Amino acid sequence: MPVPKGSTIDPARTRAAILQAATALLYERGLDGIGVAELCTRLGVSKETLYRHFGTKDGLVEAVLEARSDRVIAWVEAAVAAAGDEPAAQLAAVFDALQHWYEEPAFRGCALVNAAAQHHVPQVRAITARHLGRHLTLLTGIAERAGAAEPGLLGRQLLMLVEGATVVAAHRDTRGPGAEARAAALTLLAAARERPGPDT
Amino acid sequence: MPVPKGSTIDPARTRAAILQAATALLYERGLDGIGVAELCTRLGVSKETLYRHFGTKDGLVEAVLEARSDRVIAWVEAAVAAAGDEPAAQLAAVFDALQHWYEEPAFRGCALVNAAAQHHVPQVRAITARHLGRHLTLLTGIAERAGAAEPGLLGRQLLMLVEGATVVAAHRDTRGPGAEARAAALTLLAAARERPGPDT
DNA sequence: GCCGGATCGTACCGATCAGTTCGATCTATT
DNA sequence: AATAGATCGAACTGATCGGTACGATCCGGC
Repeated sequence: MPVPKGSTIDPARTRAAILQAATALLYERGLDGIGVAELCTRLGVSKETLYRHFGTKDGLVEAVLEARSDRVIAWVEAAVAAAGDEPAAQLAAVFDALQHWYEEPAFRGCALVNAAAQHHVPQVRAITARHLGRHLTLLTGIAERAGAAEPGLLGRQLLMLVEGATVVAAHRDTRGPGAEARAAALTLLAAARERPGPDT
Repeated sequence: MPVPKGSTIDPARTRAAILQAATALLYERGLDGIGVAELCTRLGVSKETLYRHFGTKDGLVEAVLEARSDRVIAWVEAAVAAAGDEPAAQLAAVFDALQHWYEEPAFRGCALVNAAAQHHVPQVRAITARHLGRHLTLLTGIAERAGAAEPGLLGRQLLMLVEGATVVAAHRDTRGPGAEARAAALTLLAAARERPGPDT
């Protein structure tokens, strides 16, 4: 967990190590649930180093959230890519991936949505909004390839299912939501296919 | 907004007035976004009074969230009751009510879900879980009356749509989610009706 | 008209927080 | 070996936080 100390002094590597370790701690404890001092001791890093790399605690938070958004989107894209060419299978793969996430012991809901609920700094809210936008693009792409009548609409509805399943998994039950949301998503997809768009 | 001062000294009334004013402020600023001192000045109440009624800040937070959950559930139940006997109309009414909520200027997402994302006190999380449970009971009731094949499953899927629409409305777009989630919900309801359960 | 409880306003306490500073130490480069 | 930059560890600052204490004030019941 702590930043490797004996290794080559490489600012970029130090920064990356801080980012990775801070991501887990801020997710587990909440953005305001852990102070910079404890954060540094748990990271094995001095305050001066942290502040030289990130300027302020908010700067660290923003960097953590940006990196997390990148990782999440790449992870979902990988799940889609591994599901073959069939759009329905790709959609199912998204929810199967979510279900695996829900069952991780450290699962605490969507870090981006949680952060926006805690922190009122507009930049944090902007990062969350952008994250949802990237997620929406991904889902809308599936809807388009599936020949949905209104892929934009279906994409937004699928996004609601994704976020709703995550909320329910975080606060009620971590076992069911993935599969149940997947079934709902496939139902919506099938219904949207039955009424093809004007140019299909 | 401030607690009426010239009126009869009535502890219960004072408590209720604090509760109502604190609900709005804690929702707007976040549970940790406003301190007890500012809270008291904005409420027009002394710290001693607040602490005599609620013991600790966490006590106030819990009371606020409990009261909010009660109000929200009663408000949704009223929307359902006003929609007549047809389950599909009742379901549509739920999302229409949500849409009105999303368009309120003060809308900031579900206060209960936000609170659970901020505060790590287990009691707060318990209140949120109970709130989602009450919401689920309500939606499952509609699913049962509609003759859904698996009303429990449909209820949970509808809950995901409700929470997902709220998240999307809070972070991306306050205009669309209500109607779009309603359309998705009605599609799911229709699909669940086409495959009636074994004893229907 | 007096008394008891509710309330107010303010001052105060200890803890914690984000952020700064500085001398000591470590490492890579030359 | 010497230099320069990265890092450490620890002390420090000023602000804010939740919570407490206390005298003054206000009100309803007797």
